[in-house]
Amino acid sequence: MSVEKKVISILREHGYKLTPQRKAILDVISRSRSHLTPAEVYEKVRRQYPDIGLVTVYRTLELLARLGFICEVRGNDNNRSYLLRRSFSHHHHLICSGCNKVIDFNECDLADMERKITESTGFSIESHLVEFTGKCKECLQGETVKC
Amino acid sequence: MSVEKKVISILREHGYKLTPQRKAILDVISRSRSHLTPAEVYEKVRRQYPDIGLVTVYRTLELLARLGFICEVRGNDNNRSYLLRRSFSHHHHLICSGCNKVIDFNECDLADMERKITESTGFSIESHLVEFTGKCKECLQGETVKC
DNA sequence: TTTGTAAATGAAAATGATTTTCATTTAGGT
DNA sequence: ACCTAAATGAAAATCATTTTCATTTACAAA
Repeated sequence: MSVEKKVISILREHGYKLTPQRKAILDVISRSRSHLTPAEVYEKVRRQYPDIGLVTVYRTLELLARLGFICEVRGNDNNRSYLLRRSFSHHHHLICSGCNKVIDFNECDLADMERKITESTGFSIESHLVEFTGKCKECLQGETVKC
Repeated sequence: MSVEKKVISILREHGYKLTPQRKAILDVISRSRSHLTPAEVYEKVRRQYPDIGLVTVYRTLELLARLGFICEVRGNDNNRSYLLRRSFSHHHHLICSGCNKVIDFNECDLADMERKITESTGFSIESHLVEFTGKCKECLQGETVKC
């Protein structure tokens, strides 16, 4: 079943309505391979649905994130962006300090760390976030050039 | 040398002036064991320096963070907070989803992960951030009670 | 197919944290 | 004591996000 179909059926399941606006937003997100800010989603969606409101974009992104279909990333300068969770897999981010590109990666073995933390603090850990910041290949070459 | 003295000498070194406002802000932060938002710092500083402006608090926090004396944390709901970096040590955060308390921890062995990522993506990694979210001991008991 | 209704939408206004501007003050070297 | 760049505070500007509310719409039930 395509991601799109799955979202549609889950929306229904939870009693949410399937509106053309939601379809359009979903379409934009699932076509994109990169993280998109609400403003970027808005701009792209308007090409196919010019009368949509920015508010609806915010509300829909919030809904899709809540249902687990997209993944929210909070960047450094108070900006958030969203990415389709392909395969619902657990992933983390690699952020380029040169061009702000965000790359996902899956390697993450924190079981040991989690165990130690639980032992020493009594925390029951629900989730974790790992972010590496550095310079991507492109930015490493031509350091002064924007990529 | 006390943290306070060190900050003062480094401020001077970089050509920044030592103002009573900066002293007061520094004093508040170094007395606190927990992360403080700019608004919280402002409120506390006003007790000892009632005429200080919120703008000055923002500017000073930005400066202290830039010089590496305090550590900035971006929380979930668009809020940032700052903590004195005792001993300038590398540390990460443990965030309670019940009461939003933030605890620091030092365990972190990511060398292996970093190596793998560099190999597969060509990224030159500059820093990393690890955050665990979960429920603290207090919130685990009396789940419904705010702690 | 029509109808009823809760959910969804969009416009505008509100919010709220952060930043900018700018005239005034001040720290600290001379 | 004086000078000057740096720092300050008040007010206004920004800007992303949220709230409000009147209107519209999806869709389940008749």
